[in-house]
Amino acid sequence: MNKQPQITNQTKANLQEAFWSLYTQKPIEKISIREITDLAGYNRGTFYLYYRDVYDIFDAIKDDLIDKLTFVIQDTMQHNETFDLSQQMEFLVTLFQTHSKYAKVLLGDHGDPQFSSRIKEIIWPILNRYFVPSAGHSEYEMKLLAEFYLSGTLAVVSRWLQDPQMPLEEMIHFMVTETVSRAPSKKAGPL
Amino acid sequence: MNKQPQITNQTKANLQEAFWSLYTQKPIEKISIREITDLAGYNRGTFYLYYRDVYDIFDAIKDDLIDKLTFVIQDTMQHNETFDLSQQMEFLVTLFQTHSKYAKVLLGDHGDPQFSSRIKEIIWPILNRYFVPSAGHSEYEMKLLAEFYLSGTLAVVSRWLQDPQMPLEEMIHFMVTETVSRAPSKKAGPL
DNA sequence: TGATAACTGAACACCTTGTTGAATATTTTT
DNA sequence: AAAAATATTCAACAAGGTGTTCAGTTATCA
Repeated sequence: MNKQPQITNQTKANLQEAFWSLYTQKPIEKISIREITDLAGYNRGTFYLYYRDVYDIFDAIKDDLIDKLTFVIQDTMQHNETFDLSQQMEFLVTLFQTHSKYAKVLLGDHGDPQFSSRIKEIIWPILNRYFVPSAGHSEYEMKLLAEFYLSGTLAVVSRWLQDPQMPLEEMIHFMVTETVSRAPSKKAGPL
Repeated sequence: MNKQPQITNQTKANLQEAFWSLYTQKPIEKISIREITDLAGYNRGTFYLYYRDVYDIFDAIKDDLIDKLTFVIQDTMQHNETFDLSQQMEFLVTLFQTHSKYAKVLLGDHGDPQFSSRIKEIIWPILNRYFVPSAGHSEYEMKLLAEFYLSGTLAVVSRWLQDPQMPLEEMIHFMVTETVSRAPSKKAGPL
């Protein structure tokens, strides 16, 4: 039915933009649709042409980010046959950096743990290639290990995004050598 | 003004109980005060005698947990002069276990990242005693390291709470030897 | 029994929600 | 330029939540 996708996409983008500007200021449950449409310069009814409710527009933003991340991961897993963890991390964090406007908030103190969970699931294959597969560890123990290193990594990246006091490469090098490379790994030393 | 603190405390507890039973079922923003008071068997007005709004009662529950945790930490830091990380962790996780009804949810996918942040702040002194203080690391790097190990640890504990497939002591031993003890530490080997 | 505290019940004005249907504006097609 | 399709507006709606008030009821305790 959408014969003018550019127009409706622009409208959606404007609404998302307005929503996000409010979301950075206050929790989602205090954001009304009237506020969003007023800020974006639309009629309240227009919102309902594209989204069900406030959570729908929030999900749209998150799904969009997840999609982009999934794409980058699949790409880096295919074309990068080496086990260079640092380089793969660099691709990832660069993407976060590109969308840091969203990532900063979603991964932060007022963010969404479910979003973090989804990110961890997506990133897991990369770390998993590096970890030793069930060598002496039960499946449950591997789950715990994964949880540890994924959460730790994501938390560091999140904090660095909030306050990047060192260059991207340096941060990644620091993290890999000081934390991840000390995990039970396929290779002994740092990568 | 409270001449019968037992009564009002019981009322507060009943309201909190009702709120929590709803909170485990749906997001906080869809919980109305009418629902809470109906479930607890009170008049809607009674709620406003004790809490400002739904977030106020939520905060009360969280603050209560934080207080208990803070107390345990201060206690374990004073009376336990040894650097036995495992034992201190055991005290902590036992407390989580006692209040697992709340901890499970608050630390989980539908939980509150701000609560996790507060927990990490409180736990930090314990890990900090074990970590090497700024030996070759800048203050910023120490922050990142802290973030990594705190988030990792909390995530593992959270996952174990959701699905405790091994005994408490075993989980802690596993985590300490496989993860935390590999961090830049004051002692070389596992504790 | 009488005083005090805890709780109820009803009403209030105000705001948000999601939905409608008809009107208008803007673009695309012919 | 006229016609057709699409995008957006506008006003109204019932339903329901919010936080507050105040007079009335019930329970507790001394």
